[in-house]
Amino acid sequence: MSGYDLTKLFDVSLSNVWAAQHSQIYPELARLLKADLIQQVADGPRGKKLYAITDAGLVAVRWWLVETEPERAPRNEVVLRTFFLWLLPREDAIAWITREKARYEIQRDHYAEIAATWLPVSASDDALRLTLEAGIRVEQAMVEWAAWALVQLASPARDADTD
Amino acid sequence: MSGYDLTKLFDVSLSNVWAAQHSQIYPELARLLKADLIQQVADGPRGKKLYAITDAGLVAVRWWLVETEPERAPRNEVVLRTFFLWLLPREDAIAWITREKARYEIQRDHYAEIAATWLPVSASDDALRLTLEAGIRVEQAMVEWAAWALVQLASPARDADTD
DNA sequence: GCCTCCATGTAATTGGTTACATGATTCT
DNA sequence: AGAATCATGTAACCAATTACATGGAGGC
Repeated sequence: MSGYDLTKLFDVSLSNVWAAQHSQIYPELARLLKADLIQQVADGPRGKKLYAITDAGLVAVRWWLVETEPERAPRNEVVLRTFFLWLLPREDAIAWITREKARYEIQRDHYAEIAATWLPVSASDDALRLTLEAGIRVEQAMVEWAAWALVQLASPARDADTD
Repeated sequence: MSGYDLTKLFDVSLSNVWAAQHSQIYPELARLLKADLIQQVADGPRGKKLYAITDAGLVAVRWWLVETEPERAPRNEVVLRTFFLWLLPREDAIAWITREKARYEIQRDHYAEIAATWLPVSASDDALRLTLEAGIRVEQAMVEWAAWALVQLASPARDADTD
């Protein structure tokens, strides 16, 4: 793949779990090339440079996968904002969660649609299907959470004025 | 609250959705003070400075909550790594997902335990309970995803050698 | 010939982490 | 007296985004 190809890949699919712009990708490719983790295998039109992973690169990727710890406390700005929801009048809080619920439904349906027409041809497609499933399930969980939260907010306990 | 109090708050609860160190908090408090979004309301021992939100600060927080868009594509390093799972021999992939599943279970149980003994006394406690519920549901969704993924991996389709 | 997309790169800035640095109070 | 914790701040560095900058190839 080239830097341009990778930029597109991030754009259309990878960005759901990790974003990267071309301005980050090109310097990183240069770094990987220098470290012999990738090599340039071909030239394309318009100065396109095609890279492939090296044996050392494959070792490095596998080491990263199994020997290093992933960040397990990612940011979640929607839940962060929920911390401060009590600062809003109840009707505004309900409107906000209703809107978030709709967003999660759209994203869930988007993933589900892709999954429904999935035709895996390679092992990497199987792995992609796993990530798609994670997306569907997490979005669905947040839809159900929002529905639950709306029930909580509907019960006549408290709002910003009564605290 | 003081910068120290906020650091502790991030440490024990907020860090699950957004992390911050004291080195980020103190300059930010100075910035908020200068912008009249907070004000210093008292001094404590050892140079402790207690701040409270101003009316302008409250307006700003509410504006942020309802008028600005949250980042809806957060990073998820575990799912990112799943993209590359096909690079591992199947037994390693299974071991990896099994381990991740256990992690999600622990985190889910941790949240559930806090929720089980929850005694809300204020409106902000109600909002905290909402965030806790989101945590429980998302962790549970990932536990179920991992179980599903293990079933997929157990079926005798492909592994890194057969592709 | 002009527009769009392909294609690669660098620079400036922001956001955040790690490390550096200092001192007061409380507990044992 | 010494250790732990409370308490605030700055500096150096790293990661990432936005903006700047340039040029080639293909379609109409």
